[in-house]
Amino acid sequence: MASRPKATILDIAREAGVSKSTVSLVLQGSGLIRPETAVKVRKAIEDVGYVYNRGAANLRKAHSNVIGMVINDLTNPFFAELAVGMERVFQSAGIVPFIANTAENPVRQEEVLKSLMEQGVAGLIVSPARGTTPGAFRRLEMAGLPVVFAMRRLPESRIPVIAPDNHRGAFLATQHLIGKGHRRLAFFGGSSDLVVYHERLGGFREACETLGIAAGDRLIFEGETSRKGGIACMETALAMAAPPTAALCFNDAVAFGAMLALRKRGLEPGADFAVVGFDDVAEAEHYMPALTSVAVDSAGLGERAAHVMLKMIQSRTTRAEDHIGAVNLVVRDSCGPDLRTGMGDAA
Amino acid sequence: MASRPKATILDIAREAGVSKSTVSLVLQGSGLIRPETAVKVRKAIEDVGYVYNRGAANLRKAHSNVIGMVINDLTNPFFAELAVGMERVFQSAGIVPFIANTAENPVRQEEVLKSLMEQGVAGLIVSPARGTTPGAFRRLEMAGLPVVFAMRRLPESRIPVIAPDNHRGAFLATQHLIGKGHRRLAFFGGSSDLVVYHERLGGFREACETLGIAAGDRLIFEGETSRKGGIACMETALAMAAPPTAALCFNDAVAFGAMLALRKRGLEPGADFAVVGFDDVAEAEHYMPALTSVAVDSAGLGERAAHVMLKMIQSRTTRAEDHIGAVNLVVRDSCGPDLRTGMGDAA
DNA sequence: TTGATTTATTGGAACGTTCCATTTATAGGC
DNA sequence: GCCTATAAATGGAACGTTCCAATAAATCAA
Repeated sequence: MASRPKATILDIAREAGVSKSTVSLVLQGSGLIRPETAVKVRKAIEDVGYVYNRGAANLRKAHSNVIGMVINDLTNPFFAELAVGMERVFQSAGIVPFIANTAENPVRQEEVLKSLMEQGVAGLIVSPARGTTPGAFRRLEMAGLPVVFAMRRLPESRIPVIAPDNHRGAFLATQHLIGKGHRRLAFFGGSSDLVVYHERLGGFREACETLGIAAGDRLIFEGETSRKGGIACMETALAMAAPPTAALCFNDAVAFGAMLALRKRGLEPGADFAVVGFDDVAEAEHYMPALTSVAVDSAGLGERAAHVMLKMIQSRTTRAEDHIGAVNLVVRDSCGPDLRTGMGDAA
Repeated sequence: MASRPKATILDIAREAGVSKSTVSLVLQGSGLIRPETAVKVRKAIEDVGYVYNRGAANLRKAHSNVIGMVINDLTNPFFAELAVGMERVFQSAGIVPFIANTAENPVRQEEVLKSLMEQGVAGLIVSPARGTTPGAFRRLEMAGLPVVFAMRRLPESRIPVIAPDNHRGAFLATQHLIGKGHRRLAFFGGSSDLVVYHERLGGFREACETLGIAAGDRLIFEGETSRKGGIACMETALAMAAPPTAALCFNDAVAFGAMLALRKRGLEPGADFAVVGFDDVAEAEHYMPALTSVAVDSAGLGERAAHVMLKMIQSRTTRAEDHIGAVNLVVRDSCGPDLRTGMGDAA
């Protein structure tokens, strides 16, 4: 059954007793058509169960209305939020964004990018997978396709970037920790193949230097950017002879993991060890204890990225300015009371 | 700059000194081509920076290799997991799935479906938005497009469904609660425009009836399927003259909300009030207290849905059997100790 | 009435592929 | 050497649109 030969505008034309050109005009909502004719045509469209063939249309128009979003990890609510923000603005522009997940896999990313291009997308918003090679986007640039990076960037690339102010966020968080009286600080999670990592770590370092934390009292623990990674970091940190008393975590997932590891050791996050996260995912607010974290407004960044993309398409350019989004530290309970006036020195 | 006229297979043909047909054959990996010729052509492809135009190809082939996934809420990790499961199997079949989010909005869903169809997808996997009208998928059926529903279903529809055994899951959870000694039970969250809601509520009811809970001791609280909804449900429940002592929640988000509301009231989830969730998202395990929940293996269901879709496409049919996935109750700490032997009757 | 102007409609070429039917080249059998 | 069989490459028609240039119909000024 089913699968009868699909109806085309010629079928509609025959049904309505007009020419295919007229049908095409109606489809595009042209004002040149007499209203009664348009009505007649629209009825025929309905009757034959027509579905528009955008592929055929693009063959002539060379101007598709689909935009691809390539996301490195859809299961991370942080990136899902980003996608939702983008969708919001595309929707009101009558554009349907197609999302594809790369699962943090550069090979998969290559496939996805290729497929999207073949589909004839008008532009691409990408949060590149970790370990993406610098040349991965050369083909896109060659094709003159508008591309913007969101949240993440590549080491050296002329592609515009929409991202939060990672450096400042980390600086603020570290400053907060030091203000609480901590003198031996750790940075948990992330790895150096991510530009974001260097940015956040840079903010951490600068705050330490500026505020007089000795180099030997700044402990860096690389690790997975997940709960699991956070657990691992905390465990190795606590096993040290002179463990840190506070940690800035690469992201909230790591922070949750770190707090979990504390509990497992019988320590109370906040009181016995201060933890700060990054990203401020929805969960941070509801955790026990509520997580102090650097809020980055990912939906807002998504919207911004979408706007930039729209503008690039409209002005047929492949360049645009970077946009660094504001961040702010949301103080909750995971850093406990002030160490100097509070329950006295731990460690 | 950029945007020079895009290279076509004719440009490649000229560059390589062969005919367009030969290039086409090479592109399709035909064995009819002399290896040396193929090499020559492939070099030309590289040189001119060619990108395949799948739209043009589909015009003849009428057999695209893209599959659309329409998800009602991408920010819910539960659905994101589903998407990831599907992707896994499509990837190994050389198919790139495009994900689109409807944000639980039927109008948006209509647009998305339309756009995907116009794009010429080979099939659609859909988790329908709440409030979807029964006729929303008529057009797809008319077009003979393979469609499968995942996780959710529509009241009356012949479209195959891949979903967890909601009834049984709810039954098991309720049984667990009753086994713990609870005699006054609530069902929190969800609303009756969702088929899932009726399924889960049905399991709850059946368990209550079978195990001798009086009709007056089964309290139903409709509400949003979010943390917020859970908070609201718990608050109205606790305000009752004779409040329940345990609740089965529509999903984990509702359960988290319910526990939050308990804490706000100074009550301890588990000890003072038993809470069970549904879906068993990753977070459930790490929550304080760890949430007892009905695990549904969403990634597994995603894989199953993808397999069914692949089979439908291959056999050019629009029908397939439903598939009800196994569920199992994961007991953790949110139902506390046994009421009969434990801390005595609350409430 | 005639010609000019505006309003609606239309045919046909083009877009970049695929695929069938041919053609051309290469090899094999006698 | 010729005929046949096989291998490799090719031209042309189609696919479903858009859009330009052209036509047809209706309106208007004189």
